[in-house]
Amino acid sequence: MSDLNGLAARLKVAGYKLTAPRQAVAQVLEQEGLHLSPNEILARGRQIYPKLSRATVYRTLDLLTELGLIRPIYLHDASQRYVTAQGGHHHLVCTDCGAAFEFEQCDADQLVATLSERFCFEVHSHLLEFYGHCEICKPNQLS
Amino acid sequence: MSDLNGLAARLKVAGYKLTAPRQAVAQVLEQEGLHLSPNEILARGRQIYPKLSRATVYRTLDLLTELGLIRPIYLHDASQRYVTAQGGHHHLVCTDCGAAFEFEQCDADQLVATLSERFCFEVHSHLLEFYGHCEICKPNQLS
DNA sequence: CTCAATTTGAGACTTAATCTCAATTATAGA
DNA sequence: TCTATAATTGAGATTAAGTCTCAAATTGAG
Ligand SMILES: [Zn+2]
Ligand SMILES: [Zn+2]
Ligand SMILES: [Zn+2]
Ligand SMILES: [Zn+2]
Repeated sequence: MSDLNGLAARLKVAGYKLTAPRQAVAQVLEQEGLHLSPNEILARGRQIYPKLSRATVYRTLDLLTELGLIRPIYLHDASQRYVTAQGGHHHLVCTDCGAAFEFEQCDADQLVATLSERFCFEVHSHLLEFYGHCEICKPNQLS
Repeated sequence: MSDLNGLAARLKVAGYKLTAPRQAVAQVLEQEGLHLSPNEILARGRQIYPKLSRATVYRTLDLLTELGLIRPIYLHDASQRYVTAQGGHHHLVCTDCGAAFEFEQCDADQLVATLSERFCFEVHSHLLEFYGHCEICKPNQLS
């Protein structure tokens, strides 16, 4: 409840009011963490705070994204999805069937340092996606 | 017109019919190449082939994506955008104001080799995005 | 040419995301 | 504890992206 590293607490520290709807969204993100769409966050959030509205979900996601605490990813379907922003997130995405595989290995530290300096940019996290064809779809291709 | 490396030619090689609408879409992508949304492609394509329909734009983009010739990217706004798929595409994206900076440097070859083997995956291209705050937005942050 | 199979356009439709504004709520300060 | 004020919210309207349908048009093999 009083986890100072929690998303809700971080919102408060950043000067935003600590409201029940925001706490519900934060709790959902912390519990499930992975690849959540705004719709899923809304549904789960309403189990915690039934009056939660779609607009508030989007507003809270925007706030958390601006603070660098969560981050949108894209998995080849219609809606954005969010993950907690800790370091990197990495996928192999099949551009044919849409299958996505996660992997961990990625050494971006060097590049982060270089870019931060060159662009005066403060990097919170990154997304690395490789596009191509998976084992199943590979044989179906003509090219 | 008869560029065998052209997108339209590649469609034909892959066994699809070479139609005027597809040629229009291909031509737009080849001329402008960078960060085009389906809407923009539709508008420009209609300057070449006025009857071009939205559905055909999406259908052609899907075909070209499946063949690995173009690739969707995401720049923190509502719509997907497409780029020609040559190797990698790299951005620094400010999660506050949405500004995006391109950079070239990226050494993914090693990782591509490892992943291809491990997942039996055929990699065509990749997207590397770093999220954080740009020079202008950095001072505005409290956290 | 002819003709079967593919492809297309128009517009209906679905769904994601944004916007509006009156009502509610959090919090600083008395 | 009690206001007062500004921030935040929910409901639903609205906009916009993307998909689907099907009759008509087009391609390209034969
Ligand atoms: Zn696949
Ligand atoms: Zn993932
Ligand atoms: Zn910025
Ligand atoms: Zn770019």
